[in-house]
Order: sequence, then structure tokens, then C-alpha cells
Amino acid sequence: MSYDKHAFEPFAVAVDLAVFTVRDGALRVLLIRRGEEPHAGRWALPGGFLRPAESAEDAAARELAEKTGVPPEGCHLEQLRTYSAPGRDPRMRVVSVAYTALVPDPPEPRAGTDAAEARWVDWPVGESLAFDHDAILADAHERVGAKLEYTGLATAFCPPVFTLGELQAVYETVWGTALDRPNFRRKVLATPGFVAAVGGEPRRTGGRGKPAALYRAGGAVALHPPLLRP
Amino acid sequence: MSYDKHAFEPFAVAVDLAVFTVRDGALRVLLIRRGEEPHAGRWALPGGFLRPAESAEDAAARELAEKTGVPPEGCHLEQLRTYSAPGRDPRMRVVSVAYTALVPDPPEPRAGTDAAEARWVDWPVGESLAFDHDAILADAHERVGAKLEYTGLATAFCPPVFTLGELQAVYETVWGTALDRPNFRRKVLATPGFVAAVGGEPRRTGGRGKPAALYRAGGAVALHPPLLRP
DNA sequence: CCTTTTATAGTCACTCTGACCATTGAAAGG
DNA sequence: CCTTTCAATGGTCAGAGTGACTATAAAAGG
Repeated sequence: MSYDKHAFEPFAVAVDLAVFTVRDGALRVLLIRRGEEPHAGRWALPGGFLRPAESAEDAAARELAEKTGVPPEGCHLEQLRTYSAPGRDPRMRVVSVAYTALVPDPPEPRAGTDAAEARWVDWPVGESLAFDHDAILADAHERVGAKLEYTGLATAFCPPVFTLGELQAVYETVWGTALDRPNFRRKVLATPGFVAAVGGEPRRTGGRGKPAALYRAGGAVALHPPLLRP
Repeated sequence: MSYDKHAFEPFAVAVDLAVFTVRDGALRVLLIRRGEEPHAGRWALPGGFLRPAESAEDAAARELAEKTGVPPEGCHLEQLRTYSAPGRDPRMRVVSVAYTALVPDPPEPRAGTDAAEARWVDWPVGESLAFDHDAILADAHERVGAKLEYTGLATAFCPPVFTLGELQAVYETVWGTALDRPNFRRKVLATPGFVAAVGGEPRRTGGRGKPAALYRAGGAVALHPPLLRP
């Protein structure tokens, strides 16, 4: 870096969170309704400013815990990209580091001091969001869909123990396409490290149909071969 | 975002550039030798602070043009990620948005006012870089290697018109592995939009061996099917 | 008991891939 | 001039992976 002999301007640095979950076969995103100007009354992504001794990762984890009540260990949190257009906030110059989070079982969100309301909203969101949050959310969704292909990320949407049907529902919900069940099963089980069978062969019953075998995340970060979209 | 009712600290915001090129079968990265403290005399990534009315993308394009003399249209420039650890700069709190750039034919770099020296250095760099630039550079290299698999990015390393041998050399150089020439050819030509044959069937002669047919970038951003690493 | 529903097993044709071998066309060297 | 060398190009072949599809198993609900 070349700070020397160059002036620099101070900026406000914030984090914005695109928090996704899958519930009842629908993809949902956590939004807050803004209580103050600008954009009062409109939906926006949760977020907040960095504190003096805090990295953007720390701030994102803190905001996630504050807004959802989910501990940072229980969910996937990943930097998306940084948005820095000069006019993106009408009040002042704000550079925002956006994060994508995936949570398995969504508790009811908490409205913070700054938000009139916090809620899980079905994707795609009907109305347009505050600031440039439409673009951030679209980028986040695209990233999640792409990462399902070549990483084991889909298990982050699932509880610790899940069935292959639940895992398939994650793919179908995020991608918005139906998948062939036997073929999905074959690919997942043929990919080393994607899922691991739960010992003792317990099965989930209670619903309709034949009881399903249970699996947990296999710990693999990259899928070989990848599970490509149709 | 939830600025309201929260204090916020001012930060300095900078961009750092990981500029790669392929020359003589070697992957090279553009580095500057720092002229001032901290880390005076050590290699670092080129970069600089955002100006008041400038986005990070604008600042990265400006720095790239200043340091390399390459016009922004002629090369690939893409945001990598943002580094914001509190102690990453000993002088003050600096949040840096890192960019990866790929340039085809490297002109001699210009030493800026802040750099004692600017040079193309072979990858991997022997000595450790200033600040957290080792981590940034490693992340950039990993990203470039991954993007070669599923995007047509490799053509960004090549001149406007190139041979399949040159394209293959890009893959081999970035990945550090040898590829089978007939198979590489088959896959590239079978991937729609990756490359387009130059009309009139001209061929490049002058070197050893049979003259090679010429191609230009096909304009495809995503490769279907992808060209996976061995 | 019979139907519905979901999980699981298996088949088959087609494509893609990696590992090869063969040929072509130019330059280099005697 | 002829031979060698070298890279580009064309082709083969077996095995893995995939999509489409059929069949069976095990539960719930009437």
C-alpha cells in the first residue's frame, strides 16, 4: 500500500448481512424494516458499523448474533464483497462489507434498537429494498446458488442430523428447480466427505412414506465431483 | 444498515492490487518496494487510498493504470475481498479492499512517487511481503486458479489473438501442472463460446513445429462444461 | 386390505474424460 | 537436399459420470 505522501479521507465502514434460511420448502431472508430516515419504513438488510477494535468478520458475527440469536458457531458466515459507490448512502460516505450467512433453524428474529421490525421474508422479496441492498441481496443469492454446486455448503441450511430428502429440498429451494431423487441420492453418496451416515442406522419416521436414513455433514469443503445445476 | 443511534469510527479505506501476468512460461505478480516506513525496503502490493468521490472499483482501475500503464479496458479487474483486521497497519486503522487484475502483455512498470521500485516478480515470491499482503496474494492466486476452471478468464492473460498452445500455457503456469495437449484442445473447442477461430484460417509460424491456428476470446463468461484441474 | 407417499435400489444409453498413438507441417542441422 | 526435431492436430478406446426411467420397500391413512 502507498499511503505515504497521499492524503486520505475518512470513511464510515459498515457490514451488511444477507442471512438465508430454508423453511417449509421456501427460501427466506432476514430483513429489518427501517425505523428512521433515510428510507424509513422500507425493508433493508441487517447490519451496522464497525467498532474501533473490531474486524469486519467480528462485526458481522456480532450483528448476526444480535439480530438472530444464533451463535456464530452454529451457522455459516462468509464475506460476500464490498460496496463502495460514493452515493450509496445519502447522508455520508459509507463503505459496506457485505456478508452472507446461512442458518439452519431460524428462531424468531429480534428487532434491534434501530429497527422497527425484523422478519424472515420469502425470496424473492416483492418490494425493493433500501440503499443498494437489492443488489447486495441478488449477489448473495447468486453466490449461494453457485457455492451449492462445488462445496458442501448445503448442509449449513440443515440441522445437525438430516435426511437426504431434506438436503435435496435445500438444493431445489435455492436453485428453484426440481431434481431427480434417485440421481441426487447417487451423487451425494458418491461424493466423498459430503455426508456421513449416522451410526446405528436410526431412521426418521412420523411423516408419510418410508422412513429415511439420517446423515450428518461430512466435513468436506469442496465437492469432487461437483453437483452441477441442470 | 443500522447507523442510527450508533456511534461510528472513521477509517482509512484503501485498495490493494494483486496484478498477475504470464510471461515466458512463468506466473508473475507486480510488486513495489516500499520506500518509507513501515516496512521500508520490503516488497508490497501496489495500492492506495480511495479519493473522496471515488468507488473502490474506480480507485483500483486508477491505481492499475498508474502503476502499469495498462488502460483499464485491456485487462481483467475484479474485486477479491476486503481485509479489515485491526492491527494490519501499525500506523492507523486501514480497511483495504483487495482487487485481482490479469494483464496480457506486461509493459515495464512505473515506480510511483511512493515506491522506490516497481517490478514483475516470479510467483511464488521468495520473501515475505509487507503488512498482510502475503495472505492477500495467496488468496488472489487461489481465486485465479479456481476461476480458470469455470470461467473463460484464461483469455485475459493472452493477447487479443492467441494459439491454443499459449492458452494451455496459461493454465499450466497458473495451476503448476502439465496438461495433455490433445485433450486440452478437445475440451476448449467443445466448450461453446470459450474461443472463436480467427477468420481466413491464418496460422502462426516462425517458431518450431507445425504452425498453430489462431483464436480470439469467445466472450463466454462461464464455461459449460467446466475445465477442472487434474 | 388397499391406496398413497416417500425412500431406496437398479437399469440403460449417452456423454465426458484421461491415457494413449498417429500424422502433419514447419524449422534446424548436417 | 535430406533427415531430424518439434509442436499442432487428428483419432481411438476403456472407464467414469449422468439423465431418464423402472421397480421395490416401508410407513401412514382410509
